[in-house]
Amino acid sequence: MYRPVDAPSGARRGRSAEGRAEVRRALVDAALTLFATHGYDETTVDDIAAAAGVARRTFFRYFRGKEDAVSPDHEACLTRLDAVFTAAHPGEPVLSVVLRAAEFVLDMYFADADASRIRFRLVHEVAALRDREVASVHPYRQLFTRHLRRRLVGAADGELRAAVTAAAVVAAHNQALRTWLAEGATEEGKQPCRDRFRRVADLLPVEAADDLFDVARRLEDAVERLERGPASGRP
Amino acid sequence: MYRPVDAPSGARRGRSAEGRAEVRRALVDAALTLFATHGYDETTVDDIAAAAGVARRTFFRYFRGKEDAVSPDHEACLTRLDAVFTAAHPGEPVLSVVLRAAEFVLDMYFADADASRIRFRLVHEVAALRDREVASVHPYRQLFTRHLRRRLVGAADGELRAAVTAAAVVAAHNQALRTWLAEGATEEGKQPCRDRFRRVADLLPVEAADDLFDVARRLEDAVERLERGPASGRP
DNA sequence: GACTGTAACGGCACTGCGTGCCATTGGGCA
DNA sequence: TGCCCAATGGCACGCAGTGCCGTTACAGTC
Repeated sequence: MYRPVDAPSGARRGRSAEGRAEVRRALVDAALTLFATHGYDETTVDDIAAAAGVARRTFFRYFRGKEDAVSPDHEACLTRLDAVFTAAHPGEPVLSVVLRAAEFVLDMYFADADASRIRFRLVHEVAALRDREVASVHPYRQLFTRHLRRRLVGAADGELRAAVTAAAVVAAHNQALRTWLAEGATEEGKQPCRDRFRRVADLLPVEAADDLFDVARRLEDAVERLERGPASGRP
Repeated sequence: MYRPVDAPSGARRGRSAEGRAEVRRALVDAALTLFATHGYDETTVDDIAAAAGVARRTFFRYFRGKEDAVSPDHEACLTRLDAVFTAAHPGEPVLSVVLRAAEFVLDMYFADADASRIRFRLVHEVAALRDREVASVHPYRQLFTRHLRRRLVGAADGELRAAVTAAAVVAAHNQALRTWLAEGATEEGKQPCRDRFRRVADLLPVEAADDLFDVARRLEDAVERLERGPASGRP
């Protein structure tokens, strides 16, 4: 149930890559339209495929199932999110990386607000999609946990701290995002949403305090150097 | 997909309540046995029903679906958990209630360690059950969030704090539980598991906020020193 | 003790999801 | 031109889940 289904298939023979992307888009469009107009349970895969102009069998070559056509970009999103973590400078405080990563995901939802709003309505009306949505958050939480754990090896209760911090950040992200969506997913609402999310830093466990203590210490040092005059050998 | 399916049906005519409970147990036993021996995907509902000595149609009168036969007690567990919250003295600190509630759930897993271990293996081997498990955690998190929100009305960022705290507690619970299960779900492991979970209190927002205030104070002091100090130019 | 209402069961039939298999098509590439 | 291979279409199959209806068995009533 977790294979990619649609691996880019290396060498690009046969129908062009643009063709595949086009079919995919047609299927997603058809699915969202039909779900919105006739309801999710009332729409069959046959309907979606027919509306997109392909065979039923082809639908299952693009999506693992009917539910996947609603939010088909989790795979790609997770990949990009992972890149954010791995590209982060090792010296950057954990908290900073984690918050930046979460805001990166936030921005991906912001990117096409219309689609986000449509999916939000759909997901909150259909029980099966709600379950799916909840389950689809897990890989994100796992990704956060994994990278946090990597930074906390050896620390006291590192595993626990990683799990708790990841859960907290993801929860804050979702809370902020849901509020934004519920309020209409407007352009003006984006910044308040970001701010609301960022306030999770005030609630974050010891990691936050540790990092900030570290920052404070470095600032104090800097101030001290400053107070002692320009004697220190800083270029 | 979310109706109870098995409402106690008020007046108890026809087959006795004991009869129903017995059939239910037989179905769960048959399901777990078959899943363990022949694999989850390879076991059909027909197989389970036949092994339990009832018709296929009857299975669906006890469970919403094949997946529900693995962990059929979530409904009851949620009810009991809700009772813990509502029975709590209004004067008891939020943190105390929340930790007690989570430990209550922990104790329910401890109650029959054998079944917990079997289900743990099963859930972590079958993808469909993993998804189900992840989704089934959501109602618990929601319950924690709801009761926390009730205690935090009016507080600054009450919604956010409720969501984050609930997520943190649930994550800590699951982390401790998973570790216990992975280590064999032994009797001796129970207390360490409880202790491990309780350490989440050290990571919870309230303390962190205090720390942050401290950090802010030190920063303010530093800035003040800087402002008062000799306005030496850039080093 | 026969009668009746009702809860639980059994057995069908049906829809629809997801998959395996194979033939067909059509665009690169030698 | 002919081969290769990716993508598709179409068919059939197994199985999950649901609706419907007849049957069974128990409980209370007369």
